[in-house]
Amino acid sequence: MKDIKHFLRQNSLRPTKQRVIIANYLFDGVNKHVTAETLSNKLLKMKAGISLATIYNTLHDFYKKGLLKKLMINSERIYFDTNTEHHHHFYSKKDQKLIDINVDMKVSGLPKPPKNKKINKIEVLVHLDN
Amino acid sequence: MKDIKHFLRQNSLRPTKQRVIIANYLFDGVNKHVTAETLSNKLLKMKAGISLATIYNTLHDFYKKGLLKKLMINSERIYFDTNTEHHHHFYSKKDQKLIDINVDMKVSGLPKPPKNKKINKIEVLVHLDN
DNA sequence: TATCAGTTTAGAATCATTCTAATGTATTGA
DNA sequence: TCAATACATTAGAATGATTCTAAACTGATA
Repeated sequence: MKDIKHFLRQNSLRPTKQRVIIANYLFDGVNKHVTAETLSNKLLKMKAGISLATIYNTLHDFYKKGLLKKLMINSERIYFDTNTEHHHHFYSKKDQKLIDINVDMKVSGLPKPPKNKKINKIEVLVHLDN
Repeated sequence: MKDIKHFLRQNSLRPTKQRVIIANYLFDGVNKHVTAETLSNKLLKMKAGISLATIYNTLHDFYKKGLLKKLMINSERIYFDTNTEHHHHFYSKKDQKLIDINVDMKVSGLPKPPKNKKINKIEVLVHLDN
């Protein structure tokens, strides 16, 4: 609680009631993949009474501070990942669930990027069937 | 023209005027990445007079028949790829452009998929910076 | 060529997300 | 401690890509 406020201040985020609640949930030590919707459901269960607009704002504030990673998995919604280390994912469309791949994976045979372009990051998404 | 009609029929698609125009453009031998929007712009320039609804319908009809691949690059729009072979991409967010990577790439160090799950496909997306 | 299932279309509906602008609150410095 | 103010929250409207609806149209078949 105290730590979370400190953590938010460290990241130039005013520790408002809403941000503290959301940060407490997101950064509890267990990596999570959330969408605005799944986070909203979680907060509803907690009876946190935080508006959807604030949920969107907060996710983006955290993202802008580098506390969350944005994942583009499908065009239905935006996923945020509390694991900001470089890593990859399994994705089950059926379960709408992501699983981290933290193991060292290597991509070999990568061609040179086009002229004047630099590689920013490589994302591997392993789609699961069932 | 004749070939395209035949091609559409082969894929159980009635060769309507609109589908013939769109298929002629998409399957002209040059692989393309299109969104409903970019395709619409192209067709407007051709003065094809095809409604947006038909563009969406046609892209999905082609997709359902396996003539197009769907790419989930970002949550702003859906990309369709005329290259249906397994391959990967460079993506420049700045240019909103995709470039095929047809070279044989290998991903090593992939962990086992979770219990009862099977790997469907592996997608590598190489984000470009500038 | 008439029939009809499959298509096209304009415009409405949907749905995730963003915006607006009014209200509320954490911070600050006196 | 408190007032001022810069930053946050919020409900509800707006946005924008996509999907739906249902009426008009057309390719295929007999």
